[in-house]
Amino acid sequence: MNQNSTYSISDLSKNFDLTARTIRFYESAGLLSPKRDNGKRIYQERDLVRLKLILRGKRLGFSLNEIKTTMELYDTQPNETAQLEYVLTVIATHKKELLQKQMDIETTLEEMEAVVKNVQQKLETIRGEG
Amino acid sequence: MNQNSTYSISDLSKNFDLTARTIRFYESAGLLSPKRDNGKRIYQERDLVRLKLILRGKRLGFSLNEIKTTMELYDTQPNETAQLEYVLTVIATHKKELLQKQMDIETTLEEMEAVVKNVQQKLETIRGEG
DNA sequence: CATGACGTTTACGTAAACGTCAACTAAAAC
DNA sequence: GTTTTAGTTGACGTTTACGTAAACGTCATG
Repeated sequence: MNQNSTYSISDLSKNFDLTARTIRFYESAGLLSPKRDNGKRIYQERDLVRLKLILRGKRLGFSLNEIKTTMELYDTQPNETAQLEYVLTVIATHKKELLQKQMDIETTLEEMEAVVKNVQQKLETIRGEG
Repeated sequence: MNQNSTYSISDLSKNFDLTARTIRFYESAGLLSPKRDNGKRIYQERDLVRLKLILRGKRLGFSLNEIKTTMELYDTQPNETAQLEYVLTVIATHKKELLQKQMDIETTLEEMEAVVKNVQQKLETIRGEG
């Protein structure tokens, strides 16, 4: 960690709670491409942004390959109409998936609430008896 | 498919768009336990409910082991105070995870919207020039 | 009774996402 | 000046979630 906002692999390891092995693996998978200083990896702000995107994608259950493809898609700035429209259709698909996940989460949260109420009632019953 | 609401493995395969192999695998992992008729698996309503839970869990990015543990936890009806309170703490943890996912999804949806606007502007520019 | 259609188990294969050494190098600290 | 410390590249191991045959049983139908 220094003033120029560049980071070593152990800096990232600590800040993102990942092993260095994992970070190198993400690089070998084409998800990161840090600069080098005498062989050593030097990470900059844009690498941090990418790493955050990777971790968010993982939390949402996407594979590294999906994350890579998506980042590339969102990153590239095509100039042809066909390509731009293709980007829009892919994003629309991703949006549907995310909306499905939102619904799944809400359903799950509701079911959890039902279980919680059930358990709490049982607890009260026990305490009433005791 | 018959009147008694029992289903064969191929019924499930069709209705849930899974291979029979996958359904058997879920059973071997302890996630399903259908009855048998002369060796053949017979699925009932409660099996369908479980299968829906499995698929929803998978869509949310949980492993089969996590799904199994969760289903067992929510299923069992412990009678001891300590156990009941334990259930509540685990559910609280799961709830936090889901709320995190909700936030991740909303952030991602917002970023997607930004990309969409960007792409749409590019398209308009191109069409204005053309 | 043979022939599908549908089912079974057993077993090996595979892709993804790392973990875990091993063997080496370069810079820093004592 | 050597010993830590931090980093590097293989290479092999592991777990998860199935796919893919192989070899066989059962049942309805012509």
